[in-house]
Amino acid sequence: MSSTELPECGVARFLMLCSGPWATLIVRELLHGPQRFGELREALPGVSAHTLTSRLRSFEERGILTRTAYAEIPPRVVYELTELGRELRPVLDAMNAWGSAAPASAFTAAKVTAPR
Amino acid sequence: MSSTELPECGVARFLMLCSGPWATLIVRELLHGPQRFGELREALPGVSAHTLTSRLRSFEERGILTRTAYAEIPPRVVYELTELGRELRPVLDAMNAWGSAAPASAFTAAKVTAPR
DNA sequence: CCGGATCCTAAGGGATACTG
DNA sequence: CAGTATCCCTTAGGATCCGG
Repeated sequence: MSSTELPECGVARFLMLCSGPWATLIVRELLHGPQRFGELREALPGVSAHTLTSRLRSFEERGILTRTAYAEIPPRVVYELTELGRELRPVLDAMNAWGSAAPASAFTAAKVTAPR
Repeated sequence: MSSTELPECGVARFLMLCSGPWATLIVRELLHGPQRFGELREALPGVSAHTLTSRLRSFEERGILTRTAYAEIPPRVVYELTELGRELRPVLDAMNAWGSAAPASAFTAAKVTAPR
């Protein structure tokens, strides 16, 4: 996938960033404000620690968010979107608007042939 | 990802539809108007026929676009977005706006340790 | 509490060859 | 021209164990 050379355009750049479903959903959660690792896990039912860590690291490297670790017992790590990350809000809003208005048949893989 | 249960929200619904990078880019091309199979291949440098067919079929099943085949010699097949598909324009526009304004460091993989 | 390490599966995607 | 069939690779993501 990544070995494939995508066309160079704004859309493709976004797609390189949000390469999986969880990546996008993590951004969505952080748009609500800075959150801890555990808070993100609870806010995203079904996500594994592995995936969450992987996506957060990737975002951090790309300057989408900042990672702040407090050397306490117990440890506390807070993730917060950067200005660049917060600028993703319009994209998420547009996605949400479409998904909320679309009929179920648009996102269920069922090969249902509508009665006509 | 198939067994992965994503949260139920508008964003997740969009992500189920555009499960790969090419899927989104195909929609972007069709927003310019109805296009033939060959036209899409040329407009999307690097895409394979396999992927193009696969994504187009998926979109057709979900009612995002219509497939019209003309029984001619040579064959001609035209793909056109439905009303539901055209409603994806705001999403693509938002992605493009972000990608166009983002610095290169945001979408180029920042390799921590580059062995080689 | 926050992950890193390891192993595993599933699905997108490419290459090639071939067909209606 | 517009696919289809087959094989293979890559990567997102899950499960489990273990370290700081």
